[in-house]
Amino acid sequence: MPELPEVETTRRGLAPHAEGARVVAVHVREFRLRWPVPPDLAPNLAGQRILSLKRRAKYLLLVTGAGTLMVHLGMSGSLRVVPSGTVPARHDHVDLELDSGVCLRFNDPRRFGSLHWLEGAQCRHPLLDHLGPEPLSPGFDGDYLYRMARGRRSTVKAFIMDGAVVVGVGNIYAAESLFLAGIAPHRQAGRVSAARYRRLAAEIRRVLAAAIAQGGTTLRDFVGGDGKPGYFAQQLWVYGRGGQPCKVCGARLRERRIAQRSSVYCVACQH
DNA sequence: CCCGATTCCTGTAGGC
DNA sequence: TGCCTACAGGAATCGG
Repeated sequence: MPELPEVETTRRGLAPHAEGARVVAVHVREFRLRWPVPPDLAPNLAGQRILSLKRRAKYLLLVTGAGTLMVHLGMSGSLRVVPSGTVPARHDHVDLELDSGVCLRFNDPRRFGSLHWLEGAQCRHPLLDHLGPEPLSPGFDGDYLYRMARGRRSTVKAFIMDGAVVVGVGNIYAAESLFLAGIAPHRQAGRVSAARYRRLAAEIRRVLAAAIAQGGTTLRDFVGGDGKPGYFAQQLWVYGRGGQPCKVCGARLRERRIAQRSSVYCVACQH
């Protein structure tokens, strides 16, 4: 499922095809996504040149002279390059035909993804207004996490998955970074020390960077902009490994639900 | 403000 | 083999 590394992988794969190209046609076959596709998306976007392809949190931003197309991949979405004229398959909901002879194709079986049109030069949208810092930016560190956690009684796992605290950390990378930092996911956020938050911030950055370097994590269906899967899944320490032995100490990994999400951790390595 | 529960959706896996 | 159910999850929204 696309978290920050998968969205960044998609951005990097698409950028060489998208940046500088002109959108010659927009085909919307399914308007019912997480939010309805804007009815005037096609007339707004058609004819525009893509100036840059950016990312904020898990959103892709296709910046044009007239406005910006904002895309969220939800949990099963992908945006990839296919040759123009490729026959659409099931769940291929939106196509952007480019003048370079390729098509940017949005596919999303579960339709948790969304497309938004941001009018004009401003890259602002209500969904972007209350997002926390990028985890790979200088503004994100252990001291920041420690300050934000003051008085928080929810679990540290829910805390780092909260987009108002830090963006891009979903269930996979939350589980992995908490394991690497030696912190039990169910611990109260307000009861984690500053020193341990410094370790956690470092592990979040490290695991995200490593996953990006591997092209993201493909569990079932994630593919990047070039249609290829990511290879980070083979490096997962705990996610999806409930009941199996810890790769560090051999203890049986425990699985339980925390913040409505399945959470795997090592009772021996995480406290 | 903070937090937990609910909600959207479909493919897949497990049970019988 | 086939049907049924449970489960997966990003994140907005709502109720307490």
